[in-house]
Amino acid sequence: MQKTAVEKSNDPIAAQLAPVGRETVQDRVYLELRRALIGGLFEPSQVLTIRGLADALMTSTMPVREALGRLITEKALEALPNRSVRVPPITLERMDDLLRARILIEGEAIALAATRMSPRQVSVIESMLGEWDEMRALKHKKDVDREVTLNQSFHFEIYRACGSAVLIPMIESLWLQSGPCIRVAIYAFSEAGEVDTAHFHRSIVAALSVQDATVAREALVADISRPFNFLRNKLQSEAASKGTS
Amino acid sequence: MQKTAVEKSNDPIAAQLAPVGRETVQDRVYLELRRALIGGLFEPSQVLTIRGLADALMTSTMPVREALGRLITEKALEALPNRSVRVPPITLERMDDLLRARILIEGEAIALAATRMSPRQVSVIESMLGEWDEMRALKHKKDVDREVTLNQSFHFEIYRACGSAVLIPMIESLWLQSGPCIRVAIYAFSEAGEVDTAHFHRSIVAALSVQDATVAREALVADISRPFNFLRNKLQSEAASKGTS
DNA sequence: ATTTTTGATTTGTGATCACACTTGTATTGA
DNA sequence: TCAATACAAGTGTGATCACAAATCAAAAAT
Repeated sequence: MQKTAVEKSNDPIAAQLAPVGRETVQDRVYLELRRALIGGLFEPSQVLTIRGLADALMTSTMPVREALGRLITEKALEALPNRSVRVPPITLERMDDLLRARILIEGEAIALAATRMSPRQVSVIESMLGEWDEMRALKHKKDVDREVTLNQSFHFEIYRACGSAVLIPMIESLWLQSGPCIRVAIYAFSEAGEVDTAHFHRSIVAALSVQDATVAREALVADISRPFNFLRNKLQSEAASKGTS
Repeated sequence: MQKTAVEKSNDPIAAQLAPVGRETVQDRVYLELRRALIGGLFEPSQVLTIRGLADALMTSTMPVREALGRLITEKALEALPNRSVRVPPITLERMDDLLRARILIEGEAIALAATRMSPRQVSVIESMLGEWDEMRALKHKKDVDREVTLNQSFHFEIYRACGSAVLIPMIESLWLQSGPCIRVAIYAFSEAGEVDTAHFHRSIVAALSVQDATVAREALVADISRPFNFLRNKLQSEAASKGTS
């Protein structure tokens, strides 16, 4: 990035790309890894090396190690006693643990949001439903990435309306932790002829538009429980078939 | 730390102090800062510099910057646009936000713990009450540090029994964030002739010993709300008197 | 006297190096 | 043939340096 002092003057293009936004390399790496984690691009139990990521992200090891450290403290990654770091493996206990925490905290967030959202804000959320239908219309190629991204935008647009600077980062941390599980579940959905996700989102919007916190919470719980329950069944049946073989 | 290769052989003392525990300097710095934050040793709005902390902790800047990055992601510290980092200032909104989150999550944790704790575990908690009384007996010098530490041990001994690897780190993060507020409140308590904290803890233990999750949750809420309410009143009266002057 | 400008100091960020430790493989021994 | 040892490649950690940006102080101009 910063090799010589000369670059400063002879690199107007880079200056144009980042004219005022003081984005550090460390933050870029952190956000990149975060996105990959939430999207489930890394598979559970996969080990990550500092130098490997540094090469892949075209920087030195320095920003990567700081980003990894931050992700470890949010439990998005796991530090092994060997000092190597991996994405945490999926276990049934951990899944239930994560789901319970998400129901608790995201449920509270949407209940708060339901009482605080203006009709203007609700309409913004509602318009995102249309995007979802669009995507489902041309579903020949199952665009899992876009599905994950859209789902994330939908939920966090709501959570942001709860107005809690404490709850939102916690929810982000929970999504970070459950990202790998979710991706596995969504793949399984696609194979198993998936239920209409938009239906659940419509129920949420309906509850929000009449400011019904209780119903909104219930609808949200149903929505976020779905992939977990699906994955739990899948893992249990796999374990059962393995036990009999 | 690691100057020459010779140190390895000619430093048996250090080897004895850390015979097998592979403690890195980074972790030491992180835990040190964490302890200071929860204990409220830094005052709100105080800015921290990497080199300053590195000198104080007798290491290079490297472990400090990583520790600071980790604390920033848990919202225990705040990154200013200047790239300097400070402990977040206290505002009424933030206090209410923190208290609500703590009631939600710690309440859930103790409710879980109430149903899962063995009588053995309850007796361990109960014995900590005795320590508390001891300390209060010889209270000529108000040992705020010990008070904070003891309170922390009491609560986390309970939370650990909830058995959730997801909730506990979140609670730690919340304590980290509310640490500075609490310290201010405890000082105020000492000045204002403090209420008996042990009384609240006894109520909690009583509820736990009969495995009553609801009562335990209520008792806990009363306990953790106290310093927040006290501090809120203090800040509001200060603001009022400033408005009239 | 107030404002502006300039220069020096401080501070965060990224890169690189040195070292300890782990891991995996090949070589040597029985 | 198999086990144990030794060697080599790889990896995380800490220290140090270079640089840019911010901060602060003093000097200059209005």
